[in-house]
Amino acid sequence: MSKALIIDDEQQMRRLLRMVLESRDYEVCEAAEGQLGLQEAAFHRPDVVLLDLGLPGMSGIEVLKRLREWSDVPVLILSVRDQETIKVQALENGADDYVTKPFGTAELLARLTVIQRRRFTRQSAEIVVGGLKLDLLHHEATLDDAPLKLTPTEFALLKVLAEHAGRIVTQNQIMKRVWAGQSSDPSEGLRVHINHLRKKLGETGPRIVNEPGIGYRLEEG
Amino acid sequence: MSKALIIDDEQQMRRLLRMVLESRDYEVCEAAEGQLGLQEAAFHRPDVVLLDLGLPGMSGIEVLKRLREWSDVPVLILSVRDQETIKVQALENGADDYVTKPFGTAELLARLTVIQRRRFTRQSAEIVVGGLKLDLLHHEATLDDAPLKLTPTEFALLKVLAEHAGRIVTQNQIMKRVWAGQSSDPSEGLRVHINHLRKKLGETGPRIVNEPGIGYRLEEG
DNA sequence: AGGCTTTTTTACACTTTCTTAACGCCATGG
DNA sequence: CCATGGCGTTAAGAAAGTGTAAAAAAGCCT
Repeated sequence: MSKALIIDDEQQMRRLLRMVLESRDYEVCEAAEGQLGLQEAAFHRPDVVLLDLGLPGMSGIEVLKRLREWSDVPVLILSVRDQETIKVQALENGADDYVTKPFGTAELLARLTVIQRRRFTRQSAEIVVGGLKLDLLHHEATLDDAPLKLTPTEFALLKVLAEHAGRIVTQNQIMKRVWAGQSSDPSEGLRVHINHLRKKLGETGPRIVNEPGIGYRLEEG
Repeated sequence: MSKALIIDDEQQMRRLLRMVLESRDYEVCEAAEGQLGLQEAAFHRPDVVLLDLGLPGMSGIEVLKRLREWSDVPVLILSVRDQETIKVQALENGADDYVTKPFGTAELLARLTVIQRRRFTRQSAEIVVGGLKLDLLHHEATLDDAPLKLTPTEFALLKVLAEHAGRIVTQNQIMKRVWAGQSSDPSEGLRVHINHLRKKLGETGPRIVNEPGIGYRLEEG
């Protein structure tokens, strides 16, 4: 049974989350404040953390940073709308994804599933997302077992997205991984390559979804 | 009787591997650390090496590189999941295959059998791609049963391509295999030799196809 | 050393890929 | 309603990578 830790100051929100999680057989523990949340995390070793960004006292970002100093537990951010800057900060500090309040339980559970899923890659060094396969060793890509011709940049870009399949990747993270070293404008050429990739992936395969102001997400077709 | 060398820091894992291997009549020796592993390899001359990538001290990759400087012994990598980048490094540096921990004994034995057989056939037999035959033992090549005169570098280059016929071989992989050791420009002279090979292969035989920015692929004519 | 083969270097035309810039779209907010 | 910001799309020039030939350098043999 998986354990979940909720860090949120609103009691109502905690109750709602607890209900949803317990209906999925999570073992739930709670904390109403950041410092307590860290202690709970250290003590209970949860399999997933739901972290509210709008905490009193220690900020949510701060909690996340401290947590990341010693733990790799998946963290799902709970944030209100119109906090793009903070959301991006959270994602770049190691958060795995976020949901915007108010959210549907279906969406919440879907995100939980994604960030907790770890991939079994047995055969060769490859990343699989739906019908898409990326063979890292040979730099080859196939879509439904049909070869997919990608340029070096396109391959690198799709690799970053596929590594975090289902989760969001910020534009900064993409820039760092694909255009490492060069400090160019954080999205001028990116849009073009995203465009090329979408065309090559077609209607059938995984979709590249944009989250305005934040980044992109590769969703299994 | 075949000899196997286990290089892994976890005693539990070594014991498990030893049990599995001895049940298949392997003669087993062990090393808990990279440097020791190299010494054991030099002393016992094993027929197969099982190498853990997550070693303390000298990294598994480093062990592999050192080993490859003087030995062609088949190497099976033991790695934890979600380390695609490192796995790719290992394969590019001459590892033969890998299994992901945790693994079943059946899978392990299957892979052992495969890489042993591959190594065996590789030594005695020849590589055939369409009408092209490479006799590795005598360093002779024939195209449609007509002798094909190749210089040593051309032969080595074509061998690398033919071993992975139909798949892309990265320029880096080519440089490592053909110009091992020397860290020269990663493509200056390569293009010339590719050119020579294409001429000698003519229109009829296999084609050497370029994948811009990545490498080359030998396609059956 | 001289003549041979093999490898590397050099140069330039050519192809593919990347970047840049411009423009249109759509949502949001005054 | 128009202004704004972020995104999608397209086209063209810039940059990087490739094919080819020939000359220079490095080995290798007698």
